[in-house]
Amino acid sequence: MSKENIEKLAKAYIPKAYEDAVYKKWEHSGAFNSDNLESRKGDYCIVMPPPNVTGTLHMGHAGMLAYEDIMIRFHRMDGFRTLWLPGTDHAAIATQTKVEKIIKEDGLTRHSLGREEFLKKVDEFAQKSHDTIENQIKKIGSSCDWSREAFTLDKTRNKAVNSVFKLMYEDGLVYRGERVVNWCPRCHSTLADDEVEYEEVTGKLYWLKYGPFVLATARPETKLGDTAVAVHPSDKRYKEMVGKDYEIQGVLGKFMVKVIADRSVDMEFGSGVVKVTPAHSLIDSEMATRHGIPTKKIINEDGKMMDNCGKYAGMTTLEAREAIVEDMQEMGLIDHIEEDYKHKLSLCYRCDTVIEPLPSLQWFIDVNKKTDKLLGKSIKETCVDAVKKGVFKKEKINIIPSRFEKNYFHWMDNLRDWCVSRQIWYGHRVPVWYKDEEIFVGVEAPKGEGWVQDEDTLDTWFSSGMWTFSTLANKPEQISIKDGKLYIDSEDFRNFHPTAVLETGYDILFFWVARMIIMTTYAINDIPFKNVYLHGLVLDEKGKKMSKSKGNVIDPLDMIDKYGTDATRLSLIIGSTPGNDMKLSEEKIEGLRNMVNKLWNISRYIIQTIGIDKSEIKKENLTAADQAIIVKVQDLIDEIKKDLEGYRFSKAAEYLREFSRNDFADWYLEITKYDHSTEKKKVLTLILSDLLKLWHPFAPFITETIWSNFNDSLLLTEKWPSSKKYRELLGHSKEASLFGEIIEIIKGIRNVRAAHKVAPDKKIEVVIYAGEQTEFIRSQEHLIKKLKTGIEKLTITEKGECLKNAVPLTVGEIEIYLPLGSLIDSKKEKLRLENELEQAEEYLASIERKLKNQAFTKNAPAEVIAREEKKAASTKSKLSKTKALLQQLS
RNA sequence: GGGUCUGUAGCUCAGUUGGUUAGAGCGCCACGUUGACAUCGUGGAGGUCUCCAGUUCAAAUCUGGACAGACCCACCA
Repeated sequence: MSKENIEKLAKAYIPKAYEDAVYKKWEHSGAFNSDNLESRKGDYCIVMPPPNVTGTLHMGHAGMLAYEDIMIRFHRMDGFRTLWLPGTDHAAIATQTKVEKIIKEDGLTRHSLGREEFLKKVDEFAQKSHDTIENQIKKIGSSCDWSREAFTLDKTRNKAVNSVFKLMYEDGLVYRGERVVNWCPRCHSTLADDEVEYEEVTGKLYWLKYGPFVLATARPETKLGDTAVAVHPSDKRYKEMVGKDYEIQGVLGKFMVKVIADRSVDMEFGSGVVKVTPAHSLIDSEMATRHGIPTKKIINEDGKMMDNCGKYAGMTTLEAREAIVEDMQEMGLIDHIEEDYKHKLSLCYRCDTVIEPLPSLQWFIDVNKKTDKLLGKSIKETCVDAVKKGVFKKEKINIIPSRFEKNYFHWMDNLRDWCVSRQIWYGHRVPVWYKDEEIFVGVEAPKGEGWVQDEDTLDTWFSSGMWTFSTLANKPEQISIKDGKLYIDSEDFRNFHPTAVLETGYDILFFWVARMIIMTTYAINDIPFKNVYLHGLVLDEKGKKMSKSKGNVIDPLDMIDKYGTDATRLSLIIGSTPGNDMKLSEEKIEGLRNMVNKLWNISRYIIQTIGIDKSEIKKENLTAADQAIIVKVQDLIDEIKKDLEGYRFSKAAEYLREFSRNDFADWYLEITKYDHSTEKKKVLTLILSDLLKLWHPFAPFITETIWSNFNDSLLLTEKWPSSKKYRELLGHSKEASLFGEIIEIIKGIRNVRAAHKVAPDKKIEVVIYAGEQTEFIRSQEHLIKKLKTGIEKLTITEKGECLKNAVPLTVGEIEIYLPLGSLIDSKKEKLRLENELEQAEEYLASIERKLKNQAFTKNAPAEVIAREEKKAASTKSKLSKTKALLQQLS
């Protein structure tokens, strides 16, 4: 240990002084790269959920990275060849929208720029955003393999996307059709069903005079597109009218509608009659298909009334609504208007614009068609099986927490054909080319003249659905189609797929996790991952979502700057359970900074005050305290491993905190100041080393920094501690278990001193009757005297008389007296004893009631009964002692 | 309308398959310069585990119901 190193250990840990250098050291070591790791226990891979290249990372990302880094670091140390594959997501609509906003400031639009120029701008933006994100990921300490970084829109991923699209087309799973879709007039694009959000609003409900009917509608302007009227088949009121045609007076003249009977009509709502506008309502469109009703489109892609709407043409739907209602009122076509009608508006999840359902020619994935590729099953069925019982000879995908499996099944069961084409420019272009009546679907553009590629791009989830396997291809050439299947010819793919865990937020279970299962089972007949670990949302301290507009955002980089990465990471792990949201406050991070600093000082004490000694521990020289701490470490190692393997990260970190502060610092370290063990240097070196290893996945920076002070190696690649080593060193130790009583005795004495307000510098006398353990307790006399008990004279004998004017204490069978004499407040002491007596009596009574209960003694397991009997016995002896003491007092 | 989750100390949460006189962190109160640490230490107060009923020898834990809150899905024209 050089002097230089000692000087490095400042009084408090300053994260900023070390973090960046430590990360560089890790990177240069090559240990993030799986090529440099051995596969002693197997391969372990996590592909990082790619952050959107729209901006910067938030606390949610920081938490995600912390979880994944913990899993990766633990498995790396535990002997797995680990690969954590980083990447970013092009996030089609989100990114395009953002760039459109930016260029708008210069008075530009994407149309004024043209496709090519606009995409250049988006790429520039994406690149800049990507660099920021990469830096942030590093700041958080993520031990991912940057040499394999992927982007959802790069060449390799494009090859995968085009190939899978082609395969699906050939299998008839992808088709083009004119269907009513969710249309965002602002984004000018379709949206998938689950990209639509709902907001409750209070509007008006218009009751229209509609031929022979009166019916209610919230959207009178759609009357221009009505082609039918529907009633419920069992509605007696309208039975006679079903199947007949009626002439309806409209604002633009008369038109005919047919009356149809359909089960989807709610008899309770309104008058039980609903006007059918097949072009602008999903439900209506389905009804129209069932009954062969024609479709009349009246609203265009800008959300405006079309030319076939007479004088209303060119108005927005809202303007048209007002105008039409006014006209209808004049014509006497409105029965009445309900003012307080609560209903939900469909909004675009990206820009909150009201969705306009309209018919559009789009590409869809058929989720119900059975296909040979999936052994005669449909996408839907396969994806349900993958989580229910396993597919393709793989075990079922395990979702943590398991309750989300129910949500998954429910979503899958109700899944409709997935619209995958988007009318935006940024994204994977639909790999379809047209020439007159011909259509070509392929990985590359067809040869020959006159082919024009489809203008649309693919839903961003189409490409991110392939993320686990597309990222394991290192270059486009490794992806090919053979025998109607997708082949990935790479070492990484063979080694690491299916991946071990997908760690992500529960909020994208449907958006992403389900899509990955869809794409992977179809494309490569495999599951994408064996486990799914779902974390919750990071909320502010009041439980509200963090958002810029609310001003309640806690920025991870600010916190890292202020309190260090380790503290920030811990704040996101501790107190968080899978699938549940967590509240975060700056105070919490500050508290964990204190914990991290404690670890620093523990190490500082051992390294510079005690000194490092890596030589072998001689068992025969171990003191009772040494043995006790060794047993504790042994249990700690077992517990941490069990918790990490069981995804109980918070529990593991809490266990570590508890051990480090309480068992190790407050007790053992204090003990070493007075316990003259010849082995203490060695024991402390061993425990510190293993403690740093156990902490490392959670707090990588500080542990590596401390480690470098007494080791030449990198902690990052050290072997995970084994409890076996401790077990072999110690074997069964009676002294270790007895040592707990020494701690109890010391605590008891401190407690009495505090209760009787004995001044801290006042020395006292203590008498202990230790019975069978006299010899052992005597051997620990020095500790009892020194550890903040302020004892001047300590007498330890086997037994003796009840002392007068003394405060009594019991620890198991051991009796302790503190003859404090005049320091004792006898009134208070009497009260305390009476209280104790009462409690003990109640307690004993409850145990005896139990023991007398035959049903209990008959049914309860023997060990439970034995425990109760033991409790009864010790309470009895305590009772009699307390009674004796009380008598003495009075 | 269908579903999921949550309700334990002032606050944030643990409590694995039913058997602990119910735990931690923060906060609070009292005290403290004892070989690293005031970003610290010692001690303490504080809970009828939301309520009701049931199963059981035994319930914070299992079942049913009520109340309160969060979220997801569907969607009514």
